[in-house]
Amino acid sequence: MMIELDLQSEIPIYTQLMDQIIEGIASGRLEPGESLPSVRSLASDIGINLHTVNKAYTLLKQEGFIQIHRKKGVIVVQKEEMPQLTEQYLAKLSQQLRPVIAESLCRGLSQEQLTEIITRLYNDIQSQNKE
Amino acid sequence: MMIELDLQSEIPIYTQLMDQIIEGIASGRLEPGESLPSVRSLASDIGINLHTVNKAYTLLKQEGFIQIHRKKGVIVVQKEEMPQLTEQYLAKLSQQLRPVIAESLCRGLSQEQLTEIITRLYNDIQSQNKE
DNA sequence: ACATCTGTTATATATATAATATAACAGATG
DNA sequence: CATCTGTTATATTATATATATAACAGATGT
Repeated sequence: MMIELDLQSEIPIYTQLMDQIIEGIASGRLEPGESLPSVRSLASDIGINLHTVNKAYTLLKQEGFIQIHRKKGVIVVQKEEMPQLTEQYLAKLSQQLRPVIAESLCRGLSQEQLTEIITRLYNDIQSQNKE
Repeated sequence: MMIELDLQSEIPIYTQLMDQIIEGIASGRLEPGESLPSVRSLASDIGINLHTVNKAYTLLKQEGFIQIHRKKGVIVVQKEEMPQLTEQYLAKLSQQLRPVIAESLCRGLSQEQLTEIITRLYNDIQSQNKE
């Protein structure tokens, strides 16, 4: 999978990495059971340190999106093992969205406009092709 | 306005302050033209440093939500002066929402469920009473 | 067997951010 | 004229980010 980083962004590299892998899974570009590159090869490919990749992988493992086996290496979890819609997650989701929505409200974005943006993003992510 | 901070949160205090003031404006608890406490009194009230409040105020001023006059002090901008729906802001909004939506998609949240959550938050924020 | 690749762990360093502390300045207030 | 205001400067502490180098133990391929 193609990884694009902005090294000048205020968003940490390991966060950008996590975001892109999660979006890869969401879009289907990364399928359940699919292998991810080793920490060393991915770090080398995109020109960053091994530990930065390792941090992203470790957090993705903690959140349940990937598994790391001695034998199989780093793989995307199976569909049945994918993180679920827990109460805890829904609370986190609302907490993440709240300030974003508040600002858009201040700027006069209507509920319909906001819903349209969300819908467009949802479909954009879902309909991405491979590569 | 009541300010509630979580000093143990990984979200910086100045960010929590900004978020709460913006949500105050979005809800109408803070009206255009209304005064905000001085950096020293607010810092003293909530038990944090003056510079932390000052950082939040300075950033809110830069983004256009408040004004700081020698005479009037710190006030919420008038409705006509409120930050607008610029292309730049809409791009930032999509960038903020994208990874959040991607994760919810991985966890099996439907577009309808997501829209419902957004709508609930939008209305929650809008319908908050004073105090 | 042996070299190689794997995730993992440990240390160290440099840089940036966050938060606090203390001090001072200049404009405005009463 | 004392007091409060935002603002600026400087310093310190703690934490987060990213890198660098090294080592360990399990697994792989020849």
